[in-house]
Amino acid sequence: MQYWLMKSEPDEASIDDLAAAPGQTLPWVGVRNYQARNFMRDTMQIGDLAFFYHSSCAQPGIAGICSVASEPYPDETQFAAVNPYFDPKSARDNPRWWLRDVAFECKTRLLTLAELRACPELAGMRLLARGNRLSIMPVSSGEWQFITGALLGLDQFKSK
DNA sequence: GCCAACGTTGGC
DNA sequence: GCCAACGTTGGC
Repeated sequence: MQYWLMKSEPDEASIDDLAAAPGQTLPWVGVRNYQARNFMRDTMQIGDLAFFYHSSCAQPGIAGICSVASEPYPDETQFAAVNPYFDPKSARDNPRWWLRDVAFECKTRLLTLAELRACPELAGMRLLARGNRLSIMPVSSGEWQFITGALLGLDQFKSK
């Protein structure tokens, strides 16, 4: 059981989109970074919890919580030439990009990046590291407990 | 729209 | 295997 943070541009897929999806589940398409892919393909386990983070928008921050809901499988968007996520170097018999389904757990108040930065307890958070661009990253259990507990008051998500 | 920081590519 | 050039991310 591990905790994660997953970034999504709300224009593409927001926490509301996830809540409104069939079965409240969406495939996490579009990851084209090897480190993020490896986390998703190799390290995640079904049932892991993740902060759903809105990036590249007016108010970046944590907007909700989701969970890992499937085993890894190839990201279909890499094969579609008309798709912005198309990767001409990926072959069907040896897919380069893998994803998981994620399931909606809850929406939270928007916990802004500025607010996260202001917490000394989170100084070591990978999200806040200088120059960080990773779209999927682990969250330590201490960081998870602090954010869900002290900042969000969501005791049901602590120590799960 | 700017730009710093980063990851990837490709020539050598 | 180095590293310069390039493209992308993402906050502001």
